[in-house]
Amino acid sequence: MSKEKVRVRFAPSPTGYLHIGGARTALFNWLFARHHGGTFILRIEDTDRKRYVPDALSYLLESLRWLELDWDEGPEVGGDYGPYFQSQRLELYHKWADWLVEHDHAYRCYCTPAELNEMRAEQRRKGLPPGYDRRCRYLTPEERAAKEAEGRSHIIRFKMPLAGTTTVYDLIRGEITFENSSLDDIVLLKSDGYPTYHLANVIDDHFMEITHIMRAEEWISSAPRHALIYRAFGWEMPKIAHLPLILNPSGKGKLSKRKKQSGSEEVLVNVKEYQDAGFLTDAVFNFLANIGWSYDDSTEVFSREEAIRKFDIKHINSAAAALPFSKMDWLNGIYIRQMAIPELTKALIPFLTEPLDQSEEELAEDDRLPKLVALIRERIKRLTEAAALIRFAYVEDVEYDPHKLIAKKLTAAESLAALREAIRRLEALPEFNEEALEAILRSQVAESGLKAGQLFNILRWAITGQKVAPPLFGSIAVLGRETALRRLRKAETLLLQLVAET
RNA sequence: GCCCUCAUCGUCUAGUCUGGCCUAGGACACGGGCCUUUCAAGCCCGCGACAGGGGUUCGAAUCCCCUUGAGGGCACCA
Repeated sequence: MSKEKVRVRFAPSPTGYLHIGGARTALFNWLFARHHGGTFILRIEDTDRKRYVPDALSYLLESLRWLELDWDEGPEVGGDYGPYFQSQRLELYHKWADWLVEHDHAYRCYCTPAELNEMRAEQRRKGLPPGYDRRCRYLTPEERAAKEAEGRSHIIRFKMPLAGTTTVYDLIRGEITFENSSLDDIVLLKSDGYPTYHLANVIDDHFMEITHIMRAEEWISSAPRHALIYRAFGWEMPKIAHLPLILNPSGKGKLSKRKKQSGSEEVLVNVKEYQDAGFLTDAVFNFLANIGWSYDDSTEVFSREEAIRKFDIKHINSAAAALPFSKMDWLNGIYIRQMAIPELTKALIPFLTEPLDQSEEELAEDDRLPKLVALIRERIKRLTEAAALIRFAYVEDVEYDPHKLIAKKLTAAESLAALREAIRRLEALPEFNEEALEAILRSQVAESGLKAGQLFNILRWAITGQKVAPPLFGSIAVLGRETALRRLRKAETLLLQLVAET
């Protein structure tokens, strides 16, 4: 890269939650800035008053912070190139829109939305390509004066060159050439006084001294229009790269905001949904960094520092991609297993309060919780999966089908005998901890001629009431002698009834 | 309809720019096995792709052309 200081921006529109595709765009820009020791700018493109959602900004900032994509300039942090909200930069846009009109690069258009709709309807009827027919571009001074006299409001449109071609150099796709005749006179300034994206992004990128634009592929068609606006201003256009789109899981269509559009498969579209689904920040970061970019030919798991060091636009893939959700689960499991117990415990608490009916305080103070977390750490892929596994420790009693207490290839009576022997041993056990429990129960297996699985499955049902549970000895130890024995004795009663019935 | 982009295992990808090291590598998922108190984790094995057709070349996943397929755009939205 050149010696100039890199300045990139992520410029979302505050219309809702942060979309995962937007997050990936932000992530690439952030990686690029950090790699080059440059500046990552957050700019809010709030020029569409119709789609404006009041809470969207806070959702946006929250999700970016959750992903730990810190911005050097922008909302709440300021900077020397502000304001960073386009709605606060209207004077600038007006000034330069007027400049374009004065220099014959733009013109006032008096067409009403109704007239434009009619025009489009007719184009469709005649099978013509849709697009503004430039009727106001050729207004005579008299006609213009007449429109003004009517008191009609106007917008400002750009005068596209009518002939020739415009070539844009895309950092990941190379040259892309367009016929200027296929470009229509786009709107720069709307009748409500707000600029369109086309005008605002050019002016802001210029005055914010943006050096590289990385935005989604859907903007390719706009690139020549933007290039032409830069040219009209006589400004140098930043280098530009269009990132591959993120597709629906089916691989058809860009990932939309509508959910569960692909059968039964789970489709997470907003960053918030990933957070709520129990994914970790670093795992989502790692996951997104691998969509459209890759660390090397064999490394799947890497830290953000490693990604920063390695990131290079040259290695961005140009093809659109569907999100590999199953890989997200696998990756998250890896990150979970890498966490220290206290850290994991803390991360888990918000996901446990509701299902376990405990307050955050109760859980934070419960010294059994870290022990349980240690037992399940390598068994969960999402934070949301923990509750079901450790629920047995947070209920007064466990419920299950008594027939489950009959071990494979044993009769009810034989199972009962095994259970009674285990109870006898546990009652006599001086140290009620995992190691001692394992030793005493394994010796029972050895002495009784039972299979380990036969005895342990009986105990697992009695202790946890679950077919799938954390490791048995640890589970018994966490419950403590009193509770564990109470559950075993209840199982004894249940088995006794089964024996009596047969 | 017009313009533009893209095209390697089911999916994410490496390789493509700078042809030969590619009988195409890795990962997830899937199938099988080992380990094992359930479930996981871990380890081993397997399945599985250069969209098709023409060129260029001693040699093409890689360069060129065509076809096909997929996607994006064509708003007083971004």
